[in-house]
Amino acid sequence: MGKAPCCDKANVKRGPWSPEEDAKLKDYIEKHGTGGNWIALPQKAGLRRCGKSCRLRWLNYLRPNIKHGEFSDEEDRIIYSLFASIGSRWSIIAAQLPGRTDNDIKNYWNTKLKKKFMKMVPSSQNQKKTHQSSTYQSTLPFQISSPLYSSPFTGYEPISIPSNLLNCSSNICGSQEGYAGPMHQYQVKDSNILMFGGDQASCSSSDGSCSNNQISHGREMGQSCLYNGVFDEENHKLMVSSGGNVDGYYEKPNGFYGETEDYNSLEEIKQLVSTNICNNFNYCG
DNA sequence: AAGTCGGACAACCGCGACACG
DNA sequence: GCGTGTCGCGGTTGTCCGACT
Repeated sequence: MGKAPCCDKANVKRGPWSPEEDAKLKDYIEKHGTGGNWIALPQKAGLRRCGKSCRLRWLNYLRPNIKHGEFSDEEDRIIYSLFASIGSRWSIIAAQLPGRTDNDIKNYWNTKLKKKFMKMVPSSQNQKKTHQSSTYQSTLPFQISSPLYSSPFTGYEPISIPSNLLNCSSNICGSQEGYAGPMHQYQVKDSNILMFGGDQASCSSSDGSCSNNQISHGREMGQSCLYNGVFDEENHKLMVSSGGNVDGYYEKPNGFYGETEDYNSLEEIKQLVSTNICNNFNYCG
């Protein structure tokens, strides 16, 4: 017994959207909203489309403030950072990039950034194969640093941090399927980029109850269960992001904290990160 | 000019999570 | 507690189009 299809596939149009369909959908949603029911929407809007298709079209293309076109270096860096720490959680990554959709970022990663990244990672390490079972893991040139995947990804050099700071015990932070997730810090070999971060699974429960004070250099970031950062030693900039909580709620429109803070060295950042990991754990739970 | 290839992007599919009766 | 409907996400596929032969 399979699941009932979301719509009658024989009677819905598929394939590319015409300008007329776009106009109908946009017009309807602007006037009436989605009504919280995408399945019923196409009929009401006079469209012969599947509700899911309408939703996708709206979210990825018709919605106001959608940004199309080239990704900036800054956006690249944010994507690298977040991908390094949380993997292919495109919706979370998209939430950090105003105007970008998860589909956009996913496509951009698959077609461009992944290759760019491969060039950045030493070739000998590119050749290492991973045998982890995750579907997407096997398609990538490195292993994911997400705590869901226990080993650090290739091409990133773990920074030595006392083990008692690296392990977020489940009784403090909650866990997903009993997993106690570590924090991760990596320095990209032969580059000046330091990445660090945790996974929401590592420090949140399904009800999003975890409360962290983020690495913020004296700035309180409020509640969030995911934090990541990139330090660009060349430009002495630290970027810290809040990856949002389980509900997908983000405190700031751009979801970014501590952006462009000035720091003198990688060592300073390492110190800061270590210190704040400790503090975070004190606040956790 | 025609055919082929590959990149970019749009759209679809399947599944898990969630809400609600 | 269970079944059903819907949403949202991530992976995959399809299509278009420009570059190249």
